[in-house]
Amino acid sequence: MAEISSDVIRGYNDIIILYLLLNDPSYGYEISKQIRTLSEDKYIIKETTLYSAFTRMEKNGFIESFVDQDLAGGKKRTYYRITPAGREYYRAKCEEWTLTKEVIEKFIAGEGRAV
Amino acid sequence: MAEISSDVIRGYNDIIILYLLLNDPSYGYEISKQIRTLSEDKYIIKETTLYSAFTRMEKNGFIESFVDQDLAGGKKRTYYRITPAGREYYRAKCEEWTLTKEVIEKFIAGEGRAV
DNA sequence: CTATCGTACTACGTCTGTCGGAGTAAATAT
DNA sequence: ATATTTACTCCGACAGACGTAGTACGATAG
Repeated sequence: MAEISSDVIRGYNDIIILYLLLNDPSYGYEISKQIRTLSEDKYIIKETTLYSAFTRMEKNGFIESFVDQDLAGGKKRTYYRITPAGREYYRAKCEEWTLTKEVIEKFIAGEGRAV
Repeated sequence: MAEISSDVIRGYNDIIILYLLLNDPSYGYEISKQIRTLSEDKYIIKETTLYSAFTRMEKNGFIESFVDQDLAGGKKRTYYRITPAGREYYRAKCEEWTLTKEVIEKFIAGEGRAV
């Protein structure tokens, strides 16, 4: 199967993550599994990519973190919640996607176009 | 109008350029104008991005350059021609695009999906 | 009872493509 | 005479993704 390269997905990790936070807060490990599942194993985000995206987006005010201390064994887990600014950013990025898709497809070998 | 950000287009400049070389050799300035025209001013590639893409792709064997010395005033112009490897690369990238598009759209607010 | 697997991260350094800014230089338009 | 267009080149900076490694605990398998 063709692989999705990092340069191709670059710029979309943010909205992929935000999408999974739209309804409920979530945390790294779960989001990573959801991306894998929802993409039908076509995209497996790297841990470092995911966690550095969290840091960046929190810095930008698109998400907020809170820690659940009460897990069994004293373990803790960091949850992220989307902010209104994050929601707005997500919306803007979705629009940008539509535009970008249209542009790129003008340069893609489509049906009936010789390559 | 929404702007196409560099992170979003990243990874696609190569195929945009190769697309414009599929039928005939061309050169930087012309390709840059074609991208602008074909995208209806939605995407204006930066000169540095374009020329560094040429260098990279020639190094990778996807394009070959040759110089036209016979322009008026002794000016020269560097043309690029797509190689068979470049054509193959283009085809592969187009397939990757299709896959990537499908994946990303699972995380995009579509019709009837609340955001 | 030991080892591996799954969970849930963090840290650090590297790589690559894109970008900003500047510069060159001839041809053409005003 | 001057500005704009054509056609590049060089350099350094930046940001996002990646590779590698490490931590630490619980559950399950052998």
